[in-house]
This record gives sequence, structure tokens and C-alpha cells, in this order.
Amino acid sequence: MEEKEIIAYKDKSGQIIDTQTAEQTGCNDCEPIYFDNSPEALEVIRHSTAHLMAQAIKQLYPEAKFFVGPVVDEGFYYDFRVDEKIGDSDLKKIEKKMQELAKKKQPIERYCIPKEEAKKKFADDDLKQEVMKRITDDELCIYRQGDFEDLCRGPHVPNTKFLRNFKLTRVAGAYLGGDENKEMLTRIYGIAFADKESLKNYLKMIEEAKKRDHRKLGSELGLFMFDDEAGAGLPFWLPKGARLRAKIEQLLWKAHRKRGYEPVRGPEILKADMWRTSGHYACYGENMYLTEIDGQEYGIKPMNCIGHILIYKHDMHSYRELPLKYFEYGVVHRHEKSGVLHGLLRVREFTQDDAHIFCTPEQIKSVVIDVLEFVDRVMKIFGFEYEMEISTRPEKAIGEKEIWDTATTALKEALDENGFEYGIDEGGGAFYGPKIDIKITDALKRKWQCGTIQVDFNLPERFELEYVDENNERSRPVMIHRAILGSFERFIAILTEHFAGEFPIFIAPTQVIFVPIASEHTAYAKELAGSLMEYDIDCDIDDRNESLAKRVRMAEKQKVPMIAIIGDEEVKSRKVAVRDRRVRKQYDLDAEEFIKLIKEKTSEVRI
RNA sequence: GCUGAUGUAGCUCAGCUGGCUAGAGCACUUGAUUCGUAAUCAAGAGGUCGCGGGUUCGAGUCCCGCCAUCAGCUCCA
Repeated sequence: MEEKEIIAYKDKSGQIIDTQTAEQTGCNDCEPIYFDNSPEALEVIRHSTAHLMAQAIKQLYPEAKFFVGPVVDEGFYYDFRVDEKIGDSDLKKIEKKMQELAKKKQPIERYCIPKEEAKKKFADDDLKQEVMKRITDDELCIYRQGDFEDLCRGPHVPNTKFLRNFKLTRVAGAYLGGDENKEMLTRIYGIAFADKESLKNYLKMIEEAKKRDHRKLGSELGLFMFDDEAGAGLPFWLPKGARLRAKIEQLLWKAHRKRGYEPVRGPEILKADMWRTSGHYACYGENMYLTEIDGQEYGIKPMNCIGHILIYKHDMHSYRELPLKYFEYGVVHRHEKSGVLHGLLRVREFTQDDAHIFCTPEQIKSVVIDVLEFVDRVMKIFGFEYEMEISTRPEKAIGEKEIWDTATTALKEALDENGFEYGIDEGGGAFYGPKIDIKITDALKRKWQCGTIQVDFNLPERFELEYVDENNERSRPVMIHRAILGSFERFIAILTEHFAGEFPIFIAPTQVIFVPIASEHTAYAKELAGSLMEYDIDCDIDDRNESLAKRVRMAEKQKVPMIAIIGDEEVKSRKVAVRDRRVRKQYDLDAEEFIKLIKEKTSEVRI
């Protein structure tokens, strides 16, 4: 067996020191990093592959100027400027050149020079100047392979021979430094591994993800559609999708009622002054759809808070009523930029499973703890793992700093007391308060932001909300906004990809499909379907004039969990031949047993 | 919104460098078949080639604008 080669070192603090640096400055107490797929090794390999790509681009497009080329979660990229347009077809060409360069086994060398000297050296390269502006070090390092040199902090592999298992995945545009107002550079993304096998597996995973794409499955399974003429980002729910959605809505409705939430409903549009009072007009106005009615400006709601607030204000409230929980499947409209729309994951009209809890400041912690229990229950039912993150005060915000601090502390305590782990997103809060975001991890280990719990001290102030406290005096309640799924649209998109379209029977659009073998068996199938419909179980009967084999195939392709075949034998003995997709088994059951089984399977889930 | 790519029947796609009435498979309709677990046979219907301009004797094919989609940037449920 070939001994693994060392491509870099790791020092005590965990920092990666490449072999070039180690040679120049030494490295005490360093552990070697071998040429394999460890996270550290991949970082070095991918970073060097980015450089190799830059070298190839420079040879193919001599006028190219380079900005930055970092390693990211999904591989690496390099941002650069060329005069020509680079399309997907050019990737192959660049890849080929990279292979060619890698084969030359060029050593990668490093040398450092004072910043001033570097500035002179790259005087005619405005992008390099831009990079240097961001670096505070006095000495800058340059890596060289063959005739290609690039300003870089490293680390890099010692030789280009280590860079063989890579693939350029896509071309895209990216703003210089992520700033929308600056010029747009060309960005090429790529991925690299130590061995061929891992690269192949990675590409296979991407293929798998493509097969699960909710947009593809959504149209194959007849869940939803979009219509170019009707407008971008405006989903239409087809019968199968609407069934699926209705089941989730019903399940969740009951779960809310059980937890003391009251259903309410506000109007879709409100006068613009309302949005001015709330602060939405100023802070969220660019995303709102505005219209004029009888000379008055109105805004279509982008959030449901105002409706719930006005309902709260309609009555006097005693401290005895708190916490008061209003919930609504609220339809909201947000003018998202056209480029960000993405299937059901990002749309312009969507329905939130929204609730607002009015409580005293002292109750925040216990209310949040209750919501966390609710979230946990729902996530478990659908088989999702999740993580949480607290977001703190953003730059564009309303409300006093002290108020923000109090609220943020309450959120942290609620999580701490329950032993939940969480991350912190500094400055990531909504403009009206800090929040806990719930991020789902799906079957392919991808993370999605769905649920959210947001404390709000500001809107109660702006709308002068009150309750009568135990001393018969007026006090100001706190509001907690929360959503568990986030929106039905996004949640169903994630659910579809998570289950690859094979929804569990309790939410499947078609829970049972009857396939009568010949036309004289249809009556019995209808009778059984009728019984199941009594229990809100969605069943279809496929009595089309097609072969049995074909109809079974169609049912399988539609991923129906239970297929019930009805023929002479079944009619005669009042049985059902069941084909269970989940356990991939076939068995016979008496009609009564069958109905009981389906009833159990569909109702065992309670949130 | 920005960068790049794409847009032919409900879906997946073919249609060479501009040239007769635009094709295929699946789905759909009709007829035959009445069938025991992943595609029965036959026939039929379905498209102002995303929309609007332009170049040309002639445009699905070339040019411009718009719309939509895709991959990203940025933003978010």
C-alpha cells in the first residue's frame, strides 16, 4: 500500500500551516495533514484547486483579472473579470486546461513581500488593489505555480499533482464584495476531493437531490403549478396538492386548539396609515404591494400582525386572560425580487401558520417554552431534525436598546432552561424584535429556515395595547409572533424533498387507491371507498379501461401508500388484496379489517 | 433588481449552417379487449414554436424589447 503523502500541517490552535510556510517559518507541535478527505485536507485541496482554475483561466483568457477564490461549504469558487462572456459550455474547456496543468506536476511556491511592494507589483490590477484594501497585514504572501502568481494567504498543497479529482459545477455572477452597487464579476464554482470515488459519490448525491426537487415532483405528482401569464411566484394548488395541504392544515388546526389558541382572521388589505403606525411602511414598504381605493392608499398585508392587534384592541383584556393566543392561516403577499423566486420555497403569495401571543413580560419565558414544545412535537411528527438560532438587533430597527436586551435575554433563558443548544446570529433580527429561528434538517442533511419565534415590545407600544392588571391599572402587554411551519408553501416544498414524494399515509394526497380488476368489481370498490371517505380518508378508484399491471404501475409511480386490488375472489369473500408501498408487501384482509387498519394508520398521528 | 443560460403539444424532448402543410414518446379522447400486481392493441385529437417588433423573397431558426424559467449574487417564511 502506498503511504499517504503529507500535504500540510495543523498546529495546536487548529490552524492549517501549509508545507511551504512550514519550511520557511517552521512549525512546532504540528500534526501532519495527509492527502485524504478530512475536512482540513479538503480545505487545502479545494483552495489549491481554485488557484489551479485561476491559472487555467489566465491561460485561456490572458486579460483575466482575479478577485477572491475561497473555499465554501460546497467546494470552492473564484471571482474574476474577463472581457468575454463565459457560459456553461466553457467550463469543460477550463476543466481540460486544469487537468493539463495538474499533470505537469508543478510545485507550488510561496514568498512574502511588504504590502507596499505588493501594491506596486499589482499596480495595474484594480481587483488585486481591492483585495489588498481589505487586508491589514503589513506583509503579503504570493503563491506561484509555473508562470502563474496570485496574492494569497494560503494554505496550499505542495504540488499541483494533488489536484486531479475536481469538477467545475456552475458559472454565476457575483457582486464585487457582495455589494449590490458594485460591479458584477464572473464566478465559477467547483468541487474537489482527494480521490475519484468521493467525487463520484458527491456528484451522485447532487443527482439524487435533483430527483427529489420539489418542482419536479410537484408537477409529476400533480401537487401545484405556476402560470407564466398569471404572474411569477404565485402558486396554484392542484387537487392532489390541495389534499395534502388540507391534511396538514387540519392536523395543525386541532393542535392549536388543544393548546389554547383562538382562531381569528384579519382582512387582506388595510389602509396605508395602519402600516405607517406599525412601521412596516417605512421598514418593509419596498416589499409591499400598494394600491389606491377612493383616493386612499391601501397596502396588501405582508404580515398578519396588524389584524391580530386590532382584534386584540377591540376588547378590554384582563391579566386573567393572558397569555392570549390568536392564530390564523394568514395569506400574505410580499414583493420578492424576481431573481429570488424558487418553486414553492420562495414565492410572492404564501400562507403562514401564524400566531400572536399577547402576554406580560414575566410570561415571555414560559410562553416561549410552550412554543418550543409545540415546535418539537410538529418536527418529530414529520421526522425532521432541527436546530435553533437566536437573532439579535439589526441596524434598521425600531425600539429602545434596553427593550431589545430584555427580550433577547428572555429567549436565551427559555432555550437554556430546556437544555436546547442554539447559535447566535448577531444583527439578524426582524426590525421589531429579536427572534429564535428554527432550521429544519432534511433527509439529505440540508438546512432550511421555517419556524420562527419573535418577541415584540414595539408594536404593543405603537398601537397602545393594554390590559388591566391585578391592581386594576392599565399595563402594556408584550407580543410574541410565532410560526411553526413558517409557511405551508415552503414547508410542503421541504416535506416533498425530504420524503422524495413518498408522503407518509397520514398526509398522502391519495391515501388508498382501489384497482378493480374488471368492470364488475367497481361497485364493491366504490362501497369500500365510501366507507373510508366517512373517516376523511382520501381514496381514488382507478377503474379506467387499462390493464391491471398498468394501473398498478401508475399507482406506484404516483407513490400512493396503499393499493387495494379488487377481483372476483375479493368480491366473493368480502376481502381486499392490499399492496403496501411502505413495507413492500402484499397481503389479504377482510374488508372490515382493512378499513380498521387504514383508520388506524391515518389517525395515529396526533400533534 | 443584477450576471449568465434557457423558453417548440399537458409532460420529456427532436427539428443541421433560415427553405415544402412543425415531429416523437408519455399523458389525453374513441374503439376493440374484461385482464390477478410496474406500460394490451388500434385510431384520433392536441402547437398563432413564450409575447411583441424588426431583418429577409422566406424566420421555430438571425437581431431588438418585454415576460417567464433555471444557476448564482443579494434578500427571506
